[in-house]
Amino acid sequence: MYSAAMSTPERLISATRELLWERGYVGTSPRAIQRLAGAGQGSMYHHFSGKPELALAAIRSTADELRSSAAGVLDGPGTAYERIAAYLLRERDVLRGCPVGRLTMDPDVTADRALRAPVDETLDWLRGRLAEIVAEGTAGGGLRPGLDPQATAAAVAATVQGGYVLARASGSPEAFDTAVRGLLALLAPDDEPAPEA
Amino acid sequence: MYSAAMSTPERLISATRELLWERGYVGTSPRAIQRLAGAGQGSMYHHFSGKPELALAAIRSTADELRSSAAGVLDGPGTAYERIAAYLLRERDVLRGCPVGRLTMDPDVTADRALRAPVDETLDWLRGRLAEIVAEGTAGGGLRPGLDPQATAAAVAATVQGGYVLARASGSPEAFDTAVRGLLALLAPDDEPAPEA
DNA sequence: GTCTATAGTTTGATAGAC
DNA sequence: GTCTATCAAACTATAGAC
Repeated sequence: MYSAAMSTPERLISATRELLWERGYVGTSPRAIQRLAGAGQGSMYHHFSGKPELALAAIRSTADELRSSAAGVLDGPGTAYERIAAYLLRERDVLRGCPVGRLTMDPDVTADRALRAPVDETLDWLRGRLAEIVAEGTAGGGLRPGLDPQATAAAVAATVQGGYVLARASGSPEAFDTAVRGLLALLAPDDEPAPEA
Repeated sequence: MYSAAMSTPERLISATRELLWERGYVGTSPRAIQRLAGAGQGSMYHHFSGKPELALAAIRSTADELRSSAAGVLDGPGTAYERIAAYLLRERDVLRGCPVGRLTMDPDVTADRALRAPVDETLDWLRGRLAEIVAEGTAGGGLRPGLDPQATAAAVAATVQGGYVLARASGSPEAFDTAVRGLLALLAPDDEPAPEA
């Protein structure tokens, strides 16, 4: 249950975000949202037309936050390699998975253009931003030369998303870390060992 | 609805496999299973104690099949690079995602040791098998020298699982293919361009 | 082995009082 | 704006006839 400092709509959105992350769209019931938000049924249906509208607000909110957070790391200081490494190695709640990527497994989300849009846009933005950095890095930024920016960026984003899958399967974050380590080694040029990161 | 050539338990398991793949554990109801299998309620509960037991049988069946299928490619002819490429590039129904990896997003699956075990074992086997091939390949198998087998294998498996996520987000298989292309370029040695695959 | 009947719960939503 | 009452449908399962 959330702090009384938040407005009821805010609490409903936060609760929905949590539940969508953990249980997905199908697994998230209005009842559970109301319970977690500390709001009554009438209250929920007063502020939102129903589950889809509430889910849309929650997904947008989660997507915006993820994007800001990733941008913070990717826009930071350092060489291209260092910024990609910082992104790959940043603190994550690995076993919870990606709150945005997770939604792609939900048929009710992918089937609904409006619900899928924030998910698509976020991952698309991430790939684009990574591609820019790879493009910078192939000109002396600590990355292996000759890499295709788009393809390399997709591999980076995929490794993160897939790392979550491997980690959740085994019940341990280790597989995620191992995959990231493998990718970082592949990204570094031959002549120099992958920098400590 | 499945062919009458299959026994009722077989039809129930096939139907459950389909639905688990598409909708996950939470999104799969006994009712839907019965409908797809062309079996009555009494029939389902005669052969299986309930949804968990049926799901377990379905997950085991899917996991076994995936493992056999992957083994067929990974045990095939060719250099280490070629076999990994064959695995990454084999025909996939990309937008449907991985029927095993998908289950890791289901809290009811990860919370249940028995249900998670086949998922864990399958992805663990895959990583182990890929690591063996990487280990072979670093000794002249067309792979970039000096790679850590475990870490590289995890990156390969993660790229596939994450590629599904990217593809499903965008509604197109393209992102999967792009990520695979990026990874293959990273796996090849510097001096030779990635072989046509 | 398969069927229908039944049951208790939850889901997602609406109605109307306050 | 929030509450309680109510609803039709679906969920998961059991009982018992055939």
